[in-house]
Amino acid sequence: MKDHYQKHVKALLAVDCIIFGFTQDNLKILLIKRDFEPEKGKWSLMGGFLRPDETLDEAASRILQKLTGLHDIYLDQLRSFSHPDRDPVDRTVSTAYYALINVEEHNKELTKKHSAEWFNIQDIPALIFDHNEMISQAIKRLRYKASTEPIGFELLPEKFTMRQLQKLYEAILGQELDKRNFIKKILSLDVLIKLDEKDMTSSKKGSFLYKFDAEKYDRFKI
Amino acid sequence: MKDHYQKHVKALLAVDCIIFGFTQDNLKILLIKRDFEPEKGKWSLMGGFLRPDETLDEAASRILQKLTGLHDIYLDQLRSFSHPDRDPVDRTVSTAYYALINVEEHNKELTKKHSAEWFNIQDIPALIFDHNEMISQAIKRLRYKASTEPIGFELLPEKFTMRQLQKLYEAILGQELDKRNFIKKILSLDVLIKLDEKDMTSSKKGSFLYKFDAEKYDRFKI
DNA sequence: AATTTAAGTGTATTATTTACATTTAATTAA
DNA sequence: TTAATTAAATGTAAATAATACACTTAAATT
Repeated sequence: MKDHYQKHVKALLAVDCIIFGFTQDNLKILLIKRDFEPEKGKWSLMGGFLRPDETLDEAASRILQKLTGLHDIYLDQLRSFSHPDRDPVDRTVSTAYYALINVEEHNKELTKKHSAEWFNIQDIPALIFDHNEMISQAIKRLRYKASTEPIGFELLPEKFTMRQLQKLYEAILGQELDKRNFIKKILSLDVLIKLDEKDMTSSKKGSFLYKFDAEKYDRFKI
Repeated sequence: MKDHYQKHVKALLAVDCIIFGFTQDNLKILLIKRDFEPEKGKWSLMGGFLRPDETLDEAASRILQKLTGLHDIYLDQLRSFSHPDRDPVDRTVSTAYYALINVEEHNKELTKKHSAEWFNIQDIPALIFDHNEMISQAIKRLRYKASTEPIGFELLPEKFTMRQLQKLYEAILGQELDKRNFIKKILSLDVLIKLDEKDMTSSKKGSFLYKFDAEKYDRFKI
């Protein structure tokens, strides 16, 4: 009987995206300056509302694309946040997603249009609602992920040096790693292809570039 | 401006609970026979709708208590399921939680009242909506959890034998384990207290009972 | 006293992780 | 042209963790 349903409240369904990027040896998150009430002018995660004909995954994907121009991006559902008062305007349950993007590839005009900026994860400002909590959980999740499977394919440019990869891991894990042990470990995973090319920007000697072997990388996906 | 909100659809917010228990060396899930439409008479997870004044966590807790009489139970949010057509009556987003309970402690009259029954995880029947998918993801998550932190405090009776603990791990991981290696490993985690008492029901010699050291166990919580 | 049953126990091997310092290739400056 | 500079590249020993594997023991039953 429909009654069983109708006595229950409905709520707005939102999606918020924690967009991770990696530049200048730092793990960063893309935040926007809100251009609408409530909390207009404050920093927040990029978000939006669920549409009648889409899943939450699709909504997250759409919202990510709206801000970055990117599609087919790594996106993972973090969890749903549901405190009755989290949004002062109306009861809204928000499902947080985290995305890993290659900073070089995103559409900078789009992010500029949304007044978006990259923040080091150590320097996240006070955000609206429960967005700081969302970020904190996303970082935790990313750390966990990095310790159990290879990561970086999504965050690094196509070709990268060992040093870049190590710096990425150090930024995610929040700790320094031994260079020799790191290389030994990452090579043992057998997901990298060493190229004949060198990156000459970082040293006189130059350092070899690597790329990920997509098939071998995917074996690790849980 | 409120407009930014009002043009968006609202949906019903549901919670579904994957309730794990362990009896007769088997990992089981508690399912109910639905006593209301749609899909009345079919097996399903225990669920309910979010109330205006509670969080999803609280709703899951309330729903779990309604069925089992238990409170202060281990509950973890799995993820939200949002396919537009997942519930034929009305757009409903459901957030799945999994719970670990001690089967001996739940209120059997309550479960009987809800026509609830325990099913081995190998023998889950066809369920309504996307509930089979929820279970499949919950088992995956439980396996992952079991491989990274001690588990069992919530699923076993207060006092248990090494054999029971091993059988629990075998049921969760879906594979047999070597007795000596298992004991070595679990003792090295330093979360067990060996009691002077023996369980005499399983053998002539009897086997020592253990209990968990709650404080040491909690160190492993992520 | 012999048999039965599950509990309880140890060691050797292999794999993984950790700690740690020097050499090399190329450019720049003297 | 030689020396100095810079980051890249490389290996080994020790410690820890994971795996494979089989016999002895305690108590009850026959």
